[in-house]
Amino acid sequence: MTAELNASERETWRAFFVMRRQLELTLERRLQADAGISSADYEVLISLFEAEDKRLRAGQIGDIIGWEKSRVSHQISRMESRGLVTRQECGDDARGVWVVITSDGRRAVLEALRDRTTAIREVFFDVLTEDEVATLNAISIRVLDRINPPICAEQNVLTG
Amino acid sequence: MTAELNASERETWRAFFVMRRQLELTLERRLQADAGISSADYEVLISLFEAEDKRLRAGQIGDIIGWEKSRVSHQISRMESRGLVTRQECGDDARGVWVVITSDGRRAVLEALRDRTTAIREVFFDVLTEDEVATLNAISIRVLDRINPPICAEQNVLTG
DNA sequence: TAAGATTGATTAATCAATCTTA
DNA sequence: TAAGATTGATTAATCAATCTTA
Repeated sequence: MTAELNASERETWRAFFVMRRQLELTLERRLQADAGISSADYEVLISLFEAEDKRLRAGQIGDIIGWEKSRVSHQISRMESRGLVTRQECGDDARGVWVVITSDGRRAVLEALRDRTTAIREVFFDVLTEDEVATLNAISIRVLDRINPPICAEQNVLTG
Repeated sequence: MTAELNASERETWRAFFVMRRQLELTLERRLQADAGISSADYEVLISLFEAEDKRLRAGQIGDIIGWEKSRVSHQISRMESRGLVTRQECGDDARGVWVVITSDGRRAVLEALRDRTTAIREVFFDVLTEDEVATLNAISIRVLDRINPPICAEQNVLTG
């Protein structure tokens, strides 16, 4: 029961670490160049876009993306000033707000989604076999369950 | 030749995306709690620690970690004020500086390395089979080669 | 008092301008 | 002029304090 990593584990960790950094960097650059938004903007827009009524409470956004509430609030303010989202009063609970995607926001997220999908295909799935995709999926779920042990027998929700 | 992703690709991308975010968050928190340094501090310290003479030029640090020079300079200034590194004149080239790890820096990186290795084993390698490790390594190298096509027949250096 | 959220201050990352020596 | 690096201003992320309503 040693805490050390063996040679192939160290090699794999390094390769994985560098790969995901380069991957993020590449996707971020393309997002900025193609749709003119940052990764943070994209994360907010895509969660709104995928929501039932194209709107979410500020707190929900934080839960989905994994941000603290003040980061959400500042981010929403910046996006609001750029016309990507608006805030609306919340009838159910006067303490809360709805964050709603605007038509400009929808336009931006659609463009981003298209470009991003192309990029992900080009630099990622195009060089993976079907088996490798399956393995990576299994690995990811197992590591996630390790980090956040699932409550009862539920699966992890993969809410990001 | 479609740019779309199929269902299992979308599922895998989502799982992979969330996994690496949670993994980073977990490692960052443990680093801060156990060794009292940030991921940025760790990256600088580990590259100095792994360098030949425990020192690097500012520019080399940027190349290794993938940061622009002003980020390196600001980061080094903050670390210098906390006693983790020092700057030394560079004899070869009076425009340059050597960044040198201090004994406090060495102490911090050794502690960080030990804790981090334990964490990586716990949440990552402990739940992966040998085959999965090999697959992940192959995937990572292939994706990296796709992002930064290797010059001539050389392999990617994995310099991060 | 707690929940939902915002605000302002601090810290970190990015961008453009500048400084010094090759 | 270019290479190596720093500086100061801007933008973004984090932290602590605060505000309003449940």
